[in-house]
Amino acid sequence: MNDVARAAGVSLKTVSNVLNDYEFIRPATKQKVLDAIAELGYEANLTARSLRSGKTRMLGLVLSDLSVPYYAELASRLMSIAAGRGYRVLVEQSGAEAAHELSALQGPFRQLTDGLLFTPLALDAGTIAARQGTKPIVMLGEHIADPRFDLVTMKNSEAAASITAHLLAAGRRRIAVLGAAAGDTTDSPGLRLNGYRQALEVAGVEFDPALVVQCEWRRDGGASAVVGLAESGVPFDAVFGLNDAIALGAMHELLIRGIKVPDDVAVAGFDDIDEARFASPSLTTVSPGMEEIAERSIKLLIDRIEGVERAAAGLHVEAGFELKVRDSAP
Amino acid sequence: MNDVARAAGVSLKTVSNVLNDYEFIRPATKQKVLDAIAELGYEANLTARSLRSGKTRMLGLVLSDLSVPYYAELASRLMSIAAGRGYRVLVEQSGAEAAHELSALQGPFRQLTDGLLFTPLALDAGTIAARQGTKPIVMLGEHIADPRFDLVTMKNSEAAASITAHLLAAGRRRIAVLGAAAGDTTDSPGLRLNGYRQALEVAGVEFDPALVVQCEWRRDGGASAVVGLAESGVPFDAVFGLNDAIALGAMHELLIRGIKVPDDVAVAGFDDIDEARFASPSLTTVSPGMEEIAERSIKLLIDRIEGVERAAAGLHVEAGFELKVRDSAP
DNA sequence: CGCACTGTATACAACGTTATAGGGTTGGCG
DNA sequence: CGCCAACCCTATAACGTTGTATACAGTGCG
Repeated sequence: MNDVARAAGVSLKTVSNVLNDYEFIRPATKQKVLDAIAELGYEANLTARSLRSGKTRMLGLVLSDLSVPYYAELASRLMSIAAGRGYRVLVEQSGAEAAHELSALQGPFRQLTDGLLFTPLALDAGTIAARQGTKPIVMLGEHIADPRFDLVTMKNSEAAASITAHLLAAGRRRIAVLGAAAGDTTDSPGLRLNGYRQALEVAGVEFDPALVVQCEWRRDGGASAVVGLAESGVPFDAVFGLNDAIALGAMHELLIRGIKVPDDVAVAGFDDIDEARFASPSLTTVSPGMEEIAERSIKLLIDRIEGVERAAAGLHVEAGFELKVRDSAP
Repeated sequence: MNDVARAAGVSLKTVSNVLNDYEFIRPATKQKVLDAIAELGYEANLTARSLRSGKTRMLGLVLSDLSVPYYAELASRLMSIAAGRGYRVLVEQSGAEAAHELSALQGPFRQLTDGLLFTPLALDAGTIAARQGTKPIVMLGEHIADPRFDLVTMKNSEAAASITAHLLAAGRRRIAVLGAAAGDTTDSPGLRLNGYRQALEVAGVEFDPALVVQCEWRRDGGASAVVGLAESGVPFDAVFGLNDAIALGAMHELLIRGIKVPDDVAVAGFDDIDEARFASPSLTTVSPGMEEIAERSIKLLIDRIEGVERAAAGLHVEAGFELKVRDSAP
């Protein structure tokens, strides 16, 4: 910057002012500076700028594992949208472990970013509230639906109810639910299971706990859940995987066992990942509005960072959902 | 740091020395400093450290799109491995566009990172060589196999030959290849196609250009390639998708058309993405050693950054591959 | 014609760290 | 006893920006 100032015959600060679009600069002066910049191929040093300004123009994204398709697609969208507003996204994988989530919240990672998009899976609201620091945080997902935090989420219950209702409308009465968690009802599995139960109730179909299976939210989780169901001998005519990975794994296992989809058993999922469209048969699922989640969470976070959004923390945003009826459950 | 120095009764630089494991510090002094750090909850400012040292301890990863499963899985592994060596990974999506690749190579992104893992898809070797700057770059993939650059890649030809030989050994003679590109032979499609042709030659089976189909490397590319083949009336008894996405899209389309896999047509892919295992039927494919690629590319890049690897640029590393025989082509 | 004002540019300090050079203490050895 | 290393620590000056305070022109106006 010194060289540029000398070449343009102005002071250091004038160059800085030009770069920062300072209001009161004579066009002639500005042009001289811009010429000098172009001639010398000068580029501002972002590190120095960060040190001085205290801002990095980076957003932190904390999720369990980037190789999970839903997170990968979300991260991709978030990065593109953030880029449009002049921010970069720095991803941190927590492996859903409390220690990692904590270090993302408090450690050096936090320092590097102006704000956090946080998908907590292990930490509870109290712990986060106690260590949230001063920079803005926007929660993603539903594990933490706490009035103290800004939150962007999806209509889990409504969407799950909607797809369950679709299965019921097609005449299915024994709908197995795969991917339930133990006990709680405030996170994704809980909310989606609630939606399922509500839809049953509306339709006047009795809830059977034997149809609720706990499993990991992965393809192999869905597959082994079907193994468990088959071995237990519980009859079922539909499977609702609480996410697409579970549903796809389950469908795979059903087909291997010679069970026809959708003739013998209908299969439905949740998330509408790209893969769902191209499965065989294509997977009926519900799209939770990822594009909208990405857009609104980035907007909210940046507005917080830049002081545009001044409402007290605790804004809750719910994106709309859309039923995707395909061949696995017409 | 000033406060810590005062609390410990030492100079600023001594605190810095403790943090940087400087050799000559009395244990007692070191302990005083560490106590003061713990008491005050001090954390070093990474931005200031970067400004002073010129290092950010971040690695840049340039790829086309993080939502592509192969890249998502690769990025996930790279991040974990880099974390083990004290580095973070900052991802930049190029959309396979030359302008974006160029700005990742030269723009602010470069400044933020100590070195680059670069998957160029649009730029040619000459352009990159002219603008590579001074920081280390390790190329990933095979679009740029140039003696001027360090490169970590997979055995494309050998792996493609191996899976083709597997199809041939199972008695297939009309193996369609999906995902070929126009003309060139130095990038992934070209190398894999070469492997295919070599395997045919070894087996004494004649090469038929009518079986080579160009398409996008996505699921829908594979699906529409099958549509094209079917409409053209060219007979075939196997499909080799040059990546798994193509193969899965193709398999989907085959099944929709009532063509049995593997009875009527065997299907094979390339990449061994997680999804391949759980497709119906599960996809025979070849695993290109992603774990090894991730490990060796990170090691090479960091060794360059830290000056450990002093060989002239142009090291080429090829990871091993492994055939994964599954139900789509037993 | 002088005064207040707006517009434009500057000097200086500061952000929090590390590199450099040098200043004390020791202890060993001739 | 004096000298030289080896060891331990410190003062000062950077790294490249931007915030603050201030200086210097021109205007418009009484």
